[in-house]
Amino acid sequence: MSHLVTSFDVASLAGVSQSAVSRSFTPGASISSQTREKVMQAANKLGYQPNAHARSLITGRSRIIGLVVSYLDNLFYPAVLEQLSKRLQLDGFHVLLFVNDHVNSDDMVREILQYKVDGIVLGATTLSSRLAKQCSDAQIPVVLFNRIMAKTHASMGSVRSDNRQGGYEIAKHFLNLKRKKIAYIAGRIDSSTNLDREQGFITGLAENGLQIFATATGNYSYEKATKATYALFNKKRDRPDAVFVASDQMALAVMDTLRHHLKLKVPQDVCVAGFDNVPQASWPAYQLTTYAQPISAMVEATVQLLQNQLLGSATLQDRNVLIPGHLIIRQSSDMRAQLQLHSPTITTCYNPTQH
Amino acid sequence: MSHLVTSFDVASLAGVSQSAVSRSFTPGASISSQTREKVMQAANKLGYQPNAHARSLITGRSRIIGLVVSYLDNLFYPAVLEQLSKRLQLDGFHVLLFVNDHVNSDDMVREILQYKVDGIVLGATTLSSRLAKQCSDAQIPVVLFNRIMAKTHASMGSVRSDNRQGGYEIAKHFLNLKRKKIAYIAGRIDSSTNLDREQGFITGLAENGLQIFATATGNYSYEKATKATYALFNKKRDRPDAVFVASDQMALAVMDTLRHHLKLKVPQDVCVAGFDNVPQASWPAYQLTTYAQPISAMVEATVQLLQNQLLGSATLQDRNVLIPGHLIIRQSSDMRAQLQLHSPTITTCYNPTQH
DNA sequence: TTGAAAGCGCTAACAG
DNA sequence: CTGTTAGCGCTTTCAA
Repeated sequence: MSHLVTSFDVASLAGVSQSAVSRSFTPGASISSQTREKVMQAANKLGYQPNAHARSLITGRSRIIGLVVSYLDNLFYPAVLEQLSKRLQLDGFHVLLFVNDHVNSDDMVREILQYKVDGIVLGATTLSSRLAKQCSDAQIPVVLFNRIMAKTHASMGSVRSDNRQGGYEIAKHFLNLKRKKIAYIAGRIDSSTNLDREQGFITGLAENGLQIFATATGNYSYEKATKATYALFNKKRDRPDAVFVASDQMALAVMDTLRHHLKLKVPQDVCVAGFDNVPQASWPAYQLTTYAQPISAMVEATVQLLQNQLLGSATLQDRNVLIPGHLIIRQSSDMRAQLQLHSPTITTCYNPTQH
Repeated sequence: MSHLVTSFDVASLAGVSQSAVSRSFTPGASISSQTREKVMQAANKLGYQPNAHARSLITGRSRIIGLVVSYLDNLFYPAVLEQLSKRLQLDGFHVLLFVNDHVNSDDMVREILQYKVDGIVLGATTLSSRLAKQCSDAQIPVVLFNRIMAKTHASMGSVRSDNRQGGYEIAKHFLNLKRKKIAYIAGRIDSSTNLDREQGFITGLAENGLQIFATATGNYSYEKATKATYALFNKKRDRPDAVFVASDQMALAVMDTLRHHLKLKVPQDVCVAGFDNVPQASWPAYQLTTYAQPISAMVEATVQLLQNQLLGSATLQDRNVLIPGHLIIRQSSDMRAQLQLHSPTITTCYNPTQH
């Protein structure tokens, strides 16, 4: 194993000091272009790249953001991951990934803390409040992505789409379609996203004197949603005529089960609506009505929040960001909706009379 | 901003030396349980966690693995990412994510090098040979995940499933079904996975005196695959009666287009087969015949390869691992196949068949 | 088993 | 603009 190339080596070869090398690699540092040129030539010759860890020791910044997720099969989160990582790279930050299996969570937090990350994004996971607090206590900015917590702590913010509004609009949409027996399939019942979506949905129905006709829990998983669908629809009487499913991932399972196992027609027998607007929702096999979460806006807000907190310039009001989404009506609820070619995150063509 | 807690602080509070603190946090270091106890108490009181960057400076190991991907919408890679990250965490490594947009690749490589990662996994990306070589030259173990390179360099290995065999078995499967006009929809035409799958497919057909009837390119994307399907099937005569699609992601697009836009029946009019066995392939809406890539075996091999190269104990023969996959026959090609409930990616046991 | 001391590779403060 | 110096937080000899 050959000696690792250091700034000392480069300095020697270039005939300058280590400081000159350091400055050459620091944008905006005061250094003459000739010196820099000499340094860069030597650096290239030796294949030198500054050591980010050594740098972080001095600067107190690692330029690493810890991202905690617990699963990536939900179709929505891979897109978030990709966009967040790309966006952070633009600012010279990088994502260190932590997959939370909910069993070694304590170890995981310990490891995050060891890497002295400049910030933490908690997405698609339910890290306990205790652990989230631990991170927050360590002076690290924490952003809850698409979830909120009962007790928010110092240096903790949240970004989410307007889940209540989404549930509300879908309720109104079903009512426009004259549906009366309207069911709800929940995600993780204790998650804030689920609660908000359900609350908005209930509110929308209540404004027209309706209540949720039946409920089941799908836990944000395809398999569980399949079972939930059986529970709600595998009978002749008192079958719902519309169902709002708390995520697209589950809604696809619902459509599959209704059509292929229970031989029901969507939307004629049952209207289905989901939440997220994952790419699959617009595929011809599904054409799923859904409330779109604007990923890039959410990512942007996340990055802003992290950077504000790094600079300590976030007021308390700014700490909880709510991004508006929008309803996309497709054929899983309304036959009149145009069959669309696959067009990710484009707004609806067909816009019915809203409530 | 409060002072960052260091081993010095802990040492002071515990009334021991910094070395003692260090040893307390080093498994297997020679330290008495009483001293350790004192240290741990002080550490807990102060919320101390050792600084991984400072440690890496001494040990020369960052315990970070760089993972380079260019997109995560291909359904197969999120699963890889999740499993790889989980597996590495088991050994105390972590994944630093780099999303390659193919425009700032040079900067990206520079950044990878700055983090002094202990290894690099190149998955779902086509980092140029030049850049891959640059990483390899920096003495960093590189594993090509699901791709190979014309010229392999020192400290570079590869892991892939048996793409040729997969193509071969799908050809044989179509021939069993008495199909004669057999088409191929390619992924990225310059990718090694695509070439291998195509080669195996051609070989299988050739053994029965057949050639590929028609070809189009889908570039591993849903949209391009849709267009490719039109190109091959949007006509009355000389329409293929079977099509092998180089990835499931594209195959789902093909099925959607055949059924919903071209009004053709799958499998009666056209048999479809894909590659990967993503979760969606087993969903009732598709029931896609496919060649399963055993993700966990591939991940395990990747980790082994990285660690072997870290220890410098890899012989040249071990450097290129080929993992066998297996054909899964579903209703997109054969009506007689049983309708399956969704069964997520089952993997074969790890069997390091080398060549 | 323990502590003192040296130094990993780098940047920042200070002179010049 | 440039070099010298100190030290970031840690591990690792080396003595004791």
